[in-house]
Amino acid sequence: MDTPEGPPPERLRALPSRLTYGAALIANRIVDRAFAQAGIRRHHYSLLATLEEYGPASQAALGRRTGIDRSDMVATVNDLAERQLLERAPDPEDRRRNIITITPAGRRQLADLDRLLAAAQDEYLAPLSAADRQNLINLLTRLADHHGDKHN
Amino acid sequence: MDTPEGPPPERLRALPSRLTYGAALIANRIVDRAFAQAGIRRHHYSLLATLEEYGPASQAALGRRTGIDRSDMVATVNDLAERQLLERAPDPEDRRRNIITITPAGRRQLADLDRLLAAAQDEYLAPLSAADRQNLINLLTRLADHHGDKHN
DNA sequence: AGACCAACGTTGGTTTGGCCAACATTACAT
DNA sequence: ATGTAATGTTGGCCAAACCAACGTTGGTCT
Repeated sequence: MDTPEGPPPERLRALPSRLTYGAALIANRIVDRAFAQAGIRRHHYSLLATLEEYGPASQAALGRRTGIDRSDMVATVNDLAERQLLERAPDPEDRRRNIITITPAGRRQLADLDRLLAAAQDEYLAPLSAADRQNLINLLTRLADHHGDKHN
Repeated sequence: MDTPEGPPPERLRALPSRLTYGAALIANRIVDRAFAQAGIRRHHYSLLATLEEYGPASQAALGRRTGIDRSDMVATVNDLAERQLLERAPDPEDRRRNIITITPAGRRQLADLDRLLAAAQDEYLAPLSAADRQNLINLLTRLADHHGDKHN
């Protein structure tokens, strides 16, 4: 009976920050696994979704809306441009900018990703009722709003 | 009026996995900032807290309880041993093991950290009532339990 | 006894994501 | 015109979660 493999310490178990992070790890693992089927990572999806929802935009603007850093955005756009899921074209009206536009193939891919993602959310939230899920969303949204959420 | 800086896309805003991760980023940022005052990172705290709560144990056992990987545990123990917050001694009964014991200085440090951490939790949860906080804890705990929580 | 296999600490490495700093180019305001 | 700001890009940092391998040691099994 040496070190009988106890559960994690009480001090840690009820810690909101830790619980949140733990849940985030679980959620991200599930989502990543789902996206991996399509050879895609979270950034890619965020970008495609934003493009479809807001239409073409510059990399900087897209970065602001998705929470992806300018520098990381470069690589993300590169990836998706290579696969022809979006197009990068210089803005004639402002030659500093690239205008990023989603392609038809991108939209098709996005539809697939949406399905995968929905399934992932469902797996993540499996133990919660619909009411619980809404409740969780509300609580987290309030936290994000209050803290000005750099992430988004 | 070009790209009037809209908010993040609807598709992403209500996504539970993303909300959770966003909240985790916020929480971790706050906690890290608090711990940084003491020159400490989250792993260090987890280890000290576990030691005080469960008493001396081997690195592997501690890793299992805190969710810290064996290899990362080495560095964590190194750090804290250097600062004399814990002691690493070979186990006479099993020479594969190191027995890690918290020192009095470690306990003192831990008390400080607990205060810092409590303040950090409060900052994180600021917009939520006591009932809301408990609610959030319950929901996240259910998620962790259901998914067998590698993190702990 | 010997032969296996499992656990331990350790080293070293990969990957991902969130960052920050700097730079040349271009736009804009004064 | 002169300075300030935004853009895309490169290159880098760091924490954290992992994984693979190794030599050492323990325990098991026959």
